[in-house]
Amino acid sequence: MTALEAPAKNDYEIVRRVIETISENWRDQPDLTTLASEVGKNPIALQKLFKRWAGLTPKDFLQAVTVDHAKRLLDAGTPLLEASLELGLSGPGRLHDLFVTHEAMSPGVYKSGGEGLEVTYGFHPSPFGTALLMMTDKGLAGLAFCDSGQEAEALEDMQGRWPRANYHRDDKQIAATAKRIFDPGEWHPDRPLRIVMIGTDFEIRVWEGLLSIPLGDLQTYSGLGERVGANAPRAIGRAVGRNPLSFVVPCHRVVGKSGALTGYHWGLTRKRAMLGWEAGMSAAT
DNA sequence: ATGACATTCTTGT
DNA sequence: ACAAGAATGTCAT
Repeated sequence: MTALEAPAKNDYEIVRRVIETISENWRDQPDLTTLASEVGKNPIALQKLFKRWAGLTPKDFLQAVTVDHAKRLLDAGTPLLEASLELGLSGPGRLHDLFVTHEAMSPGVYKSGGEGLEVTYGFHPSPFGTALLMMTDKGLAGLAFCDSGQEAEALEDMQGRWPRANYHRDDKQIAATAKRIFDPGEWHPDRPLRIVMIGTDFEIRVWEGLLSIPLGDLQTYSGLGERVGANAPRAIGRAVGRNPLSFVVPCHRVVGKSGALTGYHWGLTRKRAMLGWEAGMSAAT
């Protein structure tokens, strides 16, 4: 409850601005005092507020999104990468990732623009801004983020992916699913989240590859390419970018080979925020 | 067919 | 070290 419920609006805004500042100026490694004065708070208060939200202090957060840190993760190799998907990765002292069962929807449905698909959607607050969820009877099909006031655009963006589907809004029904996703306390191997991937064969292959990247870990575009048997980092990047299930399918865990963060459909700031948040979770063990 | 990509590897200074 | 250019696979026009 602590870190995951959307904090008071005011607080959230402050945290958001701090993260933004860190994201833009991480090369300068701004210290706590500097950050605090930018948002007009005293350093102690800011540190507490920030930690409550992100599970890390601003300084740790800064380190977590720095290229050096990313490089170290990449170099360390990732022996866990193989087993994580099928056998649940519950081990002593290990954090659970969010478990999902996925089902691929054939390119047929994709091609017809989602013809005949019934989609329930709704908005819900999340640690990364307002989340837009889209569900079908088979499971979650879409998850997007937006800042407040941008809801209409986010919705349009998502609807554009399956233009022929039928949409109707039901925030209440969405809320239950949203809570399960954003509260790690609700992540149980025996009660996985059902998701549906609607895309081309290649995209689905890539997205499945993404699912096997453990929490708190990173992968490169080329590494992901090897994993799914396509020697085309550029194509991978494209497919990753089209992932409609932000966060659940962890496209934010992919970075350039140098460790630098490259792009993100919903904004680089949000990508850093997610990585920082996850870094906080693996540190919390 | 062609061009646009959330990249990467190879060269030339 | 660093910048610029070619090389790649996939998808939409």
